[in-house]
Amino acid sequence: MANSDSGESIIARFVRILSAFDDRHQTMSVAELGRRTGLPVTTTYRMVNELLLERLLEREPGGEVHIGTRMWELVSRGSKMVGLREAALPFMEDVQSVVQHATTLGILDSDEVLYIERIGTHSTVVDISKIAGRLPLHATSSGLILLAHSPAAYQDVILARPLTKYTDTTLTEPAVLRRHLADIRQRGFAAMPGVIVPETTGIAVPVFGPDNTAVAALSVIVPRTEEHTAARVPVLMAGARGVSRALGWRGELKGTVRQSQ
Amino acid sequence: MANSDSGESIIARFVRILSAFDDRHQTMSVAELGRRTGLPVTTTYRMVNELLLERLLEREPGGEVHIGTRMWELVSRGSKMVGLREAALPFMEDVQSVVQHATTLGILDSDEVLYIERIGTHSTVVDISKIAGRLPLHATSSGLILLAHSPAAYQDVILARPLTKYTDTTLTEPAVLRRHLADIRQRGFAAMPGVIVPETTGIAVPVFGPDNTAVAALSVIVPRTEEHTAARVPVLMAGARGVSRALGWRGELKGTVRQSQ
DNA sequence: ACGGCGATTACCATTGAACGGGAATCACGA
DNA sequence: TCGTGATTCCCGTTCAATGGTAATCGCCGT
Repeated sequence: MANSDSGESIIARFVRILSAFDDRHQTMSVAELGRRTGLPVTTTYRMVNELLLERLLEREPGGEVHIGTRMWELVSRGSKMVGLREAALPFMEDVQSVVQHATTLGILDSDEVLYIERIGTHSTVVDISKIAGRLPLHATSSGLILLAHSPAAYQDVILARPLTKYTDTTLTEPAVLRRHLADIRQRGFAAMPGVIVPETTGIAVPVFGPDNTAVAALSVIVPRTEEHTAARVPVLMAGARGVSRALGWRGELKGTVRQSQ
Repeated sequence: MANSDSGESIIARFVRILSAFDDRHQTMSVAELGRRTGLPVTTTYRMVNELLLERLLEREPGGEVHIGTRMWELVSRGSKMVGLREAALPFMEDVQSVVQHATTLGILDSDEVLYIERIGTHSTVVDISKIAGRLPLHATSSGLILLAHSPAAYQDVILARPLTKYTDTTLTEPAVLRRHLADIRQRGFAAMPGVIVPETTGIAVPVFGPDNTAVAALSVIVPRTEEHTAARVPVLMAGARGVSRALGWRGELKGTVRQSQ
């Protein structure tokens, strides 16, 4: 695909470069970037310069580089994420104002939950969901909601894999999980106490798109000591219906998750 | 830079492809993408396939493509925008809840205002700011705030350019603008009635970063019939100070805009 | 001032990935 | 059935990309 010894395409290398940046390393020297990506020095510098030309990367006064404004702009303008986020945000705020704990919006991507948005306090509760962060399907309430509304064939694939047991309440038995999924699908919500972090409980409900598939999961993360699940589910559901309607949803029947890869 | 007849690098073509997607065209067939980018057919298909491999683009059931989740994820995770947005959002909500009109957060980028975030009703007021949208510096309250806190040399550059007169209240005279900028800088806010759309007034205040430079502008857009500028400025200022502090700002002195490019 | 070390830039011969025209194939509606 | 457009396949040409080596810059400690 490319001229490189390793047989990588430029695009692949570009992804490697982008991947080198995360919330912990949003800016770094080109040399460090080279080390993190494992690319040859010269190649790193050449590519960085090309990317700087297009403003996909930007150079700081000190010489360090970070992901460019242009990059964010192009992606935000053309991506469907922003639309989903914008549709959901007002309702998330409503939910958040009532529940008073972290509220998140997640989608199913590459067999994981990808969190699109999250609002609410950062510190009151131990919670590891962050924007653009990923968590496994079987160990989060959002993941279980998304899985529950997925085609059976897809569920089978996921359940057939080795499932990490994060805490002693994490479900890893395919048969048990399958029963849970049926439950979740029928009741319309997933409440999972401490499946990934012992101290917290996640409660999630599905958000539907126009084609009646579950496109996202709306969830709240509350301390396990004050779950009040029964009281909180209706709030979440109302919010999720609001989001669904904002997305053009009209129906009533339960649907299946739209797969993205 | 590349092997193409046009002498374009792959990166440049990649940008062309990304640019082909916007809020009006978030998904399209590969053929249409080829037409919009002006790239040769074969090249378009080859590149699209490469991008699909890396999940920078995604293919829909119908065969159309759109910007991939991976793309959004990589950028959101590594970009500083998200941090700024997250810091600002709670305060923007406070402002919005009081003002009850569109509230926006914009930064200075490439001699324009780039809107990072906006919340509030979509329909009550004619307003053209949208997330990842751009507007000129001299014709928006946010732009004037950012400009007012920029180095004099930069102001000169901008004011020396031909400035479009959108409405009859749009200021285009360098001398007049310069006086306004001084005013704005001193008072700490910019209130511009109908400079770009006759029916609305924008009110903006600066957000400062740790180094005491103005990193963003917080603004509200209200119908011109109910400005209440005097009453609204304090709310905005309180919000902006909150954001500034969340960003690590401590100082009190007025600073200058941090340039990006 | 000097010396050492890492970051950055400059140079350059090699080569295979990228290129794109053209034709075949597929998809779908008339 | 035909026609139009989207998509894939094929393939010879070529120069952009590659990455090693070496020079240069910049900073810190002595």
